Amino acid sequence: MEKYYVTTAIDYANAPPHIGHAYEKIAADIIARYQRLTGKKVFFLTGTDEHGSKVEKAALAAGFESPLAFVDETSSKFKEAWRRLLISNDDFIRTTEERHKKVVQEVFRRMRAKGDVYKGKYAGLYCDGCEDYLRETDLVDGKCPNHQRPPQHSEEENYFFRLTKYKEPLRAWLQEAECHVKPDGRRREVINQLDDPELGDFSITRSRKSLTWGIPVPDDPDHVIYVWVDALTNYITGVGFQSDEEAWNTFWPADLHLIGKDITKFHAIYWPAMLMSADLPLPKLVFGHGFITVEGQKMSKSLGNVLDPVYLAETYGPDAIRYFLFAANTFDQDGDFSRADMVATVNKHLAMGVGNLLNRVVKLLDTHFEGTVPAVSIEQGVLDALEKDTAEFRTFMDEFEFAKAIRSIFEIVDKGNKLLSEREPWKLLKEGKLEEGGQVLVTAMTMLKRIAILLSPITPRLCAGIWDQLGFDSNIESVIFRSSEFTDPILAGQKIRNKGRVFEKLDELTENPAPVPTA
RNA sequence: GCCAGGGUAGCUCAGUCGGUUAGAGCACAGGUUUCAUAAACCUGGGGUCGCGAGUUCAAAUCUCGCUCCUGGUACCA
Repeated sequence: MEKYYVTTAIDYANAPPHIGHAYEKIAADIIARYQRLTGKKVFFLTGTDEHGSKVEKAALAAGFESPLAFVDETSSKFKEAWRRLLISNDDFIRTTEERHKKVVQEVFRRMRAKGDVYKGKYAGLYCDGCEDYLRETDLVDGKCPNHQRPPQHSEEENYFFRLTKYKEPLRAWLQEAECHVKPDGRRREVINQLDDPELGDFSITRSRKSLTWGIPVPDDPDHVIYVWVDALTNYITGVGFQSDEEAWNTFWPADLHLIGKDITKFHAIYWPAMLMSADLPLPKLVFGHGFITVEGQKMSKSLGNVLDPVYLAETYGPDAIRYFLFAANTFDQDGDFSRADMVATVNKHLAMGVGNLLNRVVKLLDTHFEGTVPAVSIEQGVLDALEKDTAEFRTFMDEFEFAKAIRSIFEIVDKGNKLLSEREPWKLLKEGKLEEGGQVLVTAMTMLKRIAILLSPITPRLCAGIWDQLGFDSNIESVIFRSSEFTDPILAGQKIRNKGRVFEKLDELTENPAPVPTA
């Protein structure tokens, strides 16, 4: 059986989740569900990044007795949000877990044994108030914006990773015919960055005095492993590197690292270089997606427009959020989340499009056939069109073009509604033309069956509802493209279950969603 | 500054190797219909394709200049 391993970025646990985090997890979930549909053995990993001085400071500021107690709470908020949004991850990794610590240290050892780690001096601008190094661009009038005083020039001894040694192999990897970084613009950008002679070795540790909340360097506890070696290795910890040989051999290398466009460089340069150094296979694809704005504006605490995914899921239901985010936005570009647009789109597509179609068919079957599917044949032309739309859907899904894939499904929905309008089965049935009227209804049911399957990665709850009303007893999530369940016609005698509206229209809500409390 | 990408209907965008009256969805207007969630179906209006010049029988599509926007630009989750 073919496998598929998809990861998301692990989220930094210094604050609760917002809609931006959710966007990426839903995308990964849609991909995971779709890949399961294609019959692959899927492993889907997400989690939280829990080390670093920012977490430590946030914990103290929030009055926690320890950073660990703080991240316990924060990570549980992420887990809860993903549960509400029907995210089907197979594991949830936390970088503070023991299993991860071992892997990070092992990767460090391997890179060191390879001669790729050396001690050097890290020089930077250190702010005593922040207890951290600042960047030139962080400064306002030469001062730390948080503490209103100039940072000190400071140096410390760090371990460095010999990135420069891997520039050529990285270039070769990035230019392989099988593209490893998408979208293509990002790949070109990364190649440019690699060509920049100023891209040099980078430090992978901090001294214990400037960073305490982290994983110690093996055999040198005065040094703590700094962000990238700690965070990126989650992808191999999560599939059992050094702990579960079977999972590891099955799933690594990753088929897809799904990340925000801002961290493309770290995934397309640092991470593959680290893997080369550790003698591990490289991921097949890194995909940097766009960001989501809220009502046309960048999300920020000061604007008060940071949306809580749990609140949204409770208010509008998970399907509506999932559907709108990916039907209305282009995944590789920035997109927007607006409640008014979501309500309009979801009502039009899910309630009046799919839901109403189901309702029309189910009602007529109930009235004229006592809810039992009559024995009729389906026109070959309709079935051919169904296959054509399905093929189109798959092509777009394979390229992560979700909005276009969804449009392919709605080709079928529109055809279904047109079929009813043109053939007017209610008239045929009143005139006693049961054969002809029944044929129209079963044709529409066949379309609905396909719609439910194809749409299920995007709106799982709605599609389970359609599946149920069509009278299937199986779990829709067990359907795969190759199975007979996928292609079989709906059998005569199947009893439908008319349970009323499968997707209730949403109301326009005018009050502002509760912003995420600041940890 | 440098590098990359982009400016096409009110909005979001398609437009393959340059070739007939520049397309889709949403929104808007009119009509048909009643099985259905006052839903559905049909028809229609609307664009000097950022600005200027050039190449060509022919340019949204190629070249140059200008202008505006976005992203990247040595360790930032």
